[in-house]
Amino acid sequence: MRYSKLFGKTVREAPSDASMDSYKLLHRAGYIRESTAGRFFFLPLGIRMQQKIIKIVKEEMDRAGAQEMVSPVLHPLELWKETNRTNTAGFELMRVKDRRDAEFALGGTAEEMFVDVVRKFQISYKEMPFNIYQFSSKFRDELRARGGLLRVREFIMKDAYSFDIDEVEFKKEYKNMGDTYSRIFERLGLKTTVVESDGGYIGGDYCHEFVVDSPIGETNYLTNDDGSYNAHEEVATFDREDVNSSDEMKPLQEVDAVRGTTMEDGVKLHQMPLSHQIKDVLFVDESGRFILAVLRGDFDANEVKLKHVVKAVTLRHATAEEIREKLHSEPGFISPVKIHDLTEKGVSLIIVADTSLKTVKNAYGGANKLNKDLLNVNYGRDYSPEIEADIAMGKEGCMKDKKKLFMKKGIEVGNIFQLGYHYTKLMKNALFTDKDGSEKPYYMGCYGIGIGRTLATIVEKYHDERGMTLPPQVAPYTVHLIAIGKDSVPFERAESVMKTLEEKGIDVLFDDRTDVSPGAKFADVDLIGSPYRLVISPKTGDKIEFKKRTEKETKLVTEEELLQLL
RNA sequence: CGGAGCGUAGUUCAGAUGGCUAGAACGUGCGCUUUGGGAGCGCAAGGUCGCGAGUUCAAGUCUCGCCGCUCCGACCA
Repeated sequence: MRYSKLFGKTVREAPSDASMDSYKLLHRAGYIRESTAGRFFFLPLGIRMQQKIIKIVKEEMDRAGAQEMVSPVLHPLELWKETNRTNTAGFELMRVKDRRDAEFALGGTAEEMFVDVVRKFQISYKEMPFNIYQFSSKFRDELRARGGLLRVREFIMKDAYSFDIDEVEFKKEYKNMGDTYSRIFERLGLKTTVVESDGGYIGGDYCHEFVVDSPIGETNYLTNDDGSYNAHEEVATFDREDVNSSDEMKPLQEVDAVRGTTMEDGVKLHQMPLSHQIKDVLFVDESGRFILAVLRGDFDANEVKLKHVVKAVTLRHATAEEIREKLHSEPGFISPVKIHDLTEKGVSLIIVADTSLKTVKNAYGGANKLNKDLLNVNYGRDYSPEIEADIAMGKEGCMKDKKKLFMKKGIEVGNIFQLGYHYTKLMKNALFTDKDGSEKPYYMGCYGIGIGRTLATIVEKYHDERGMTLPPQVAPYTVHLIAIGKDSVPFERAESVMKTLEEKGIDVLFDDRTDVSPGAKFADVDLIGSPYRLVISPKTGDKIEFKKRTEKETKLVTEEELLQLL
């Protein structure tokens, strides 16, 4: 490829609002351009890199026994209604109508579509298991796109769906996919950690994320020194170390407490540690039910765990008006003690207590009245929750199995989900015929990789101050060749070297511009980030200068030596 | 959806208190010069100042509405 003909030029300046290195470099090097927020053009360099990533993903998926196909991007809305995901999908479904008023969802994920295509066939246990996948555009109406390609509203995803006869068989495939993912990311040059996580609106009981450690990532997970435990902060479990559970219970006491409404205000006023305070967070679910989450003061409520415990689809914080009018309590002074007696008749309220409360005696906290607090509050004696469960958010420094947990940040580049019978029981006729002639639902899993996000993550990991430093397997062009000189001789030689390399199947980007200074060409090589740089100039004589992007040294080689090196 | 801010040339930006015939740099085109780390000189093209109302003798500048975008949060993989 001649640079002079390449669509998409390098530019000096990044968009003023770009903050992430990957976005700045991909823009400057002419890989991508933003259309509207969160929607991108992939220019020739960008699409070549994307295709190289796709090729590796495809090779490994095929090797793992999965089969590529493709589904329509417009999903009949009927299907989403069948699984009730028109209501429960965590992202706002983008909908379109055709001229006959038929309704469609723009696919954000495709479980229903794949179940639908499978049930068009009469499948016997003999044909199972199978795993089908696609590369296709996904649409998510993100409230806030950010970080260039890291969080977008439209992107290419590889999504795979496995169909097994039962859980035992499924677990083999789940492991197969996990291993496949590890191999894919390794081939792409990314070091991933497999992190336990929550499936959210996908459904199912368990899932894992593949996370690349990065300070700009949005995934927070807890890990320990030896890496034997890795879990998203939302699902991480951990010990509640004892505070003073062997202390004698003292009598409950109500005191004046003129203070602000924060936890800190309580600590200051009573001169007692946060761990002795009771934290009360009031939520409302989709049916209008109130849920009072109660925790030891030094823990935060974990909405994901809480949702599972109370089987709620969505949770929101209660408003100050609701706290006063429905519960007859006071924001900042809520207490589980006797709150049921105060609550307005007909209002449904359940108390969920975190297990940490059992570790503390004689705690303090609000009294459901403005500027009044209770001292010596004791779990079991002064209040009893409807549910006792783990509803706390993991945090840096807590312990699990005698090992300290640390918080790490990373970018989620892929995930694997157990779906079980979630979809095949909600959708009619998603059945195969088993050995004994009976019809049974499929046991499913699904597996996703965000291609654009993976691309951006590779750039985050492989760059220096001058530009990208891409590994050969993903670089748009393996070799970046430049010719320097007044006359046409170096250009003609470079032309012939390019042809030779291309005949050997090596991608070459040849900077054939005659009206640009050498400095500008060198700067572009570094920016575009091809792994190998070749220079032909009057100084190189009948040889070719060879340099790796990541190294300083150059050497002069013959054409034959060059082919050896590549 | 809550809070803050921005929208002027392809890009990055300047245009304080209304006086604009709207500028600079980079980039682009042409000419000369130059060829090992983003060279120099000259000329030129390029703008409905996001859109729409309003105030005013006069609006890029002030007011209102809308649209778009960014950041923080909420939400989300």
